[in-house]
Amino acid sequence: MLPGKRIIGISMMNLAEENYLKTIFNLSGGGKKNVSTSAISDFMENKPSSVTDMLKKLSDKSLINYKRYNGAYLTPAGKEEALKVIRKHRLWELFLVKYLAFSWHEVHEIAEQMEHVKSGLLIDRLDKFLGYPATDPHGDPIPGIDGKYRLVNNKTLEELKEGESCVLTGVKNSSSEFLKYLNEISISLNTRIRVLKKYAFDGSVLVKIDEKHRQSVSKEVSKDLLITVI
Amino acid sequence: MLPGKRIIGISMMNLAEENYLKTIFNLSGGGKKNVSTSAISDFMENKPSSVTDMLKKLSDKSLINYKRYNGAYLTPAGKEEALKVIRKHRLWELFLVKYLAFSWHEVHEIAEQMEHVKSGLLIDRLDKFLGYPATDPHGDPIPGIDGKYRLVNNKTLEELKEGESCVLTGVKNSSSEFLKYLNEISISLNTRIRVLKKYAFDGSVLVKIDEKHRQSVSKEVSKDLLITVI
DNA sequence: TTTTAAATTTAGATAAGCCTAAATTTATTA
DNA sequence: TAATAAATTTAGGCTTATCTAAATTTAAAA
Repeated sequence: MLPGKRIIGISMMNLAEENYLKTIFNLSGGGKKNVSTSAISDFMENKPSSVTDMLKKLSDKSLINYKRYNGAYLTPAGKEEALKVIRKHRLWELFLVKYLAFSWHEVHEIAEQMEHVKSGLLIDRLDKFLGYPATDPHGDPIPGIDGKYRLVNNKTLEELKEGESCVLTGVKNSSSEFLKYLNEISISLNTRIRVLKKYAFDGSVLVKIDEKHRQSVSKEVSKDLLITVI
Repeated sequence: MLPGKRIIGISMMNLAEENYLKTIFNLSGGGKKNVSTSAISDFMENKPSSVTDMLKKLSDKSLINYKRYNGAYLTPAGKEEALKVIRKHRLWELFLVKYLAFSWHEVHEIAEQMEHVKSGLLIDRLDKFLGYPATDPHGDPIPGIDGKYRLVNNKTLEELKEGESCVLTGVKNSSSEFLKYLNEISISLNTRIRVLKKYAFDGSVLVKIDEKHRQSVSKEVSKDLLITVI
């Protein structure tokens, strides 16, 4: 009944740090580019001055390279940390969809909390339990123990020519609103999509979904749909 | 790829509060008795002055009844909160043992973190996924959505007479050390135990485990083994 | 019952992560 | 290039949950 170890609560001392690293990773497209203070501030919905404080802290810890007035990018150590958090986030998202009957637009907020649970063993066991999956419910690649992606999506629906067919393998935009829109037009992961017609005047595409429904999608939407040509 | 909602990190604003409520619940044996400042301080391994601060805060929120120099006990609202946290803790512990191959002595620390993830839907789905279990891996009862236990263990091995048999249904002490000791002497949940002899001079008990091994257990240990007579 | 010891509370300080307002640097435009 | 605008940083504060040290209250012992 009474647990012996007095492990009360999460250390959580670097919850904020983890969120900054993850944000920098995402905004820099995988740790490559420089990310500005205001980009981080906009994304995290906090003040630029708060961002500056944290950038200094992360820089002191050698997790980012930071030059005043010039943004930051991840060091190898910072990238490793970020990938660990992303790995946890995506594995938990998949667990929620696969075993707890959540829909792909509902899992982000919960995974955002679960990703901070500290236990390497836990996440490796979860990975095994899920069958070492390559992608999360949004088609985003899941980093392995080694931090390497098992699969990469790069082609979008926008790049397809008339007559070509593909399968949806991911989305670039995982917002709840966007995912719900896709639900409404019957598009989900592994859905087959055939390009019937492309309209030059607005870049929109007329597609056939699973050989059943016709649907027009805007250029903006087509750019956010990651696909594999078949 | 980029999640739309800017839900970065756990609110966690009442992580500390949750831990105090849980501690008060446990130390008061389910919210009944008064708990002293020093008892909380000892258990949480922090200073009495810190406890006093928090007791005032919880009292202001009507989660506990607190009288200066006189300890505290949970209000109905506080008890409800505590039970929610305990429910989450125990369900996650069971998940870890049942699906991720953890042993009963390894799950406390991880569940200590998972219990703070906020989502009523999540925990209810987990409950369903686990088959609405009555007890956790230590035999502790799991509160339902309504906060009511599905089962209560109250008899201990110490109360058994010579010749009687029982099944282990819980442990009063969930410390990693104690659980590892039980592993060593081949006692786990649902293990059958028969009392061969009781020694008056030290209160120790000679038992037969699963009709296979003989083992002597001290009075202290026998008091921490919750059982059902068969 | 008085004295001493133990428990508890108060007062004031600290660190993390955020904030506002002002100052500084960089970028843009005239 | 100089003036203006935008981005960024600095300086100083706030809140939460902790701490130490001192003061107070309760409990125990003489």
